[in-house]
Amino acid sequence: MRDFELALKAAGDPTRTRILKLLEGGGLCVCQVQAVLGLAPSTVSKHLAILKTAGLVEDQRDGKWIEYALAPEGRNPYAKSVLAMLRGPLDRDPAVAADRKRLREIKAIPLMELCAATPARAKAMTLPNRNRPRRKERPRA
Amino acid sequence: MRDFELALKAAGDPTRTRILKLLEGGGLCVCQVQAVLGLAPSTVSKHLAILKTAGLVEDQRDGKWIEYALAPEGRNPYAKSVLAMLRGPLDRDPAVAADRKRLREIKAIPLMELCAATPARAKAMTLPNRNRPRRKERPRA
DNA sequence: GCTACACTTCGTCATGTGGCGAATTGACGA
DNA sequence: TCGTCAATTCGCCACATGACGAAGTGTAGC
Repeated sequence: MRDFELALKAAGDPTRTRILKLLEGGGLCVCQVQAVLGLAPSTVSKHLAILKTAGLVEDQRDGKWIEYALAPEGRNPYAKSVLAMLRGPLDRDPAVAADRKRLREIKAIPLMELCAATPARAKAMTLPNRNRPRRKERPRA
Repeated sequence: MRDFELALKAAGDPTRTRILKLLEGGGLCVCQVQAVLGLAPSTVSKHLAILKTAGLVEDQRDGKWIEYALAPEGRNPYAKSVLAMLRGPLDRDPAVAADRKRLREIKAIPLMELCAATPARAKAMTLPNRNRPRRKERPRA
């Protein structure tokens, strides 16, 4: 029951459905997924963790990047069925099509440049350093 | 995307998974489902409404009772796949097995007695009519 | 009509979930 | 060894969800 619940809850969230559809084209690193979705890194990371816990995706470290890929033969016996369902009418979904288009653009950018830019766009590639908020020291409870 | 999300969210809740497994044995009225699950009538009704909205089940009025049944060919294109997934390893789930056992006991009780369990009034409990409301003719369209 | 009752809807509460920014972790390169 | 940076974890907030009891709805039978 637990595997079933995890798989369906993981895939049933629209954002995670979009992620799974992106991964159909092959493994992606977190910053690529983030660039397509336009969400905060922490949010994307959490979604990927949920998908991984559910056994729908697997991660693999590759240098400083971590690549996520579908796991149809993973430890969750329902993964295959759930991932198969994604290949139905969803391919005609406008949001999915838009994400795919955006992914093609993203993939054309080398990772070095892409990940230096924040989610919204790859606009400030020219900026050597963005005004990143300094971490201030804070007492820990 | 919406159909996919609705179907997976509906089936992904453990209580609703149990309901779907119960319905695999054929249509049931709300009070029977309630008797097996041991939840408040309003709670069961809400779960059934969610399953119906998702297109996984259909309801049909039968006198004062309303029978719910699986809808694998309903308006949700994912219903068939989701309901098919239920017939996998879930059949070996202890909770599912316990529900099935309890359902057998419940089905042995005439609806008149079963549904009158909660109220203190036991006056009409002895009416020997309408033992089982299984698929009978449909008087109303 | 009226009552009985199976079921649904409403109101409320506790918990779960998705989002973000800040801080932490871990691998690479100087 | 130290800084950099992709990724994760943490803390917080807004909102969704599941549970219940109470009140409402609709049908059968008197």
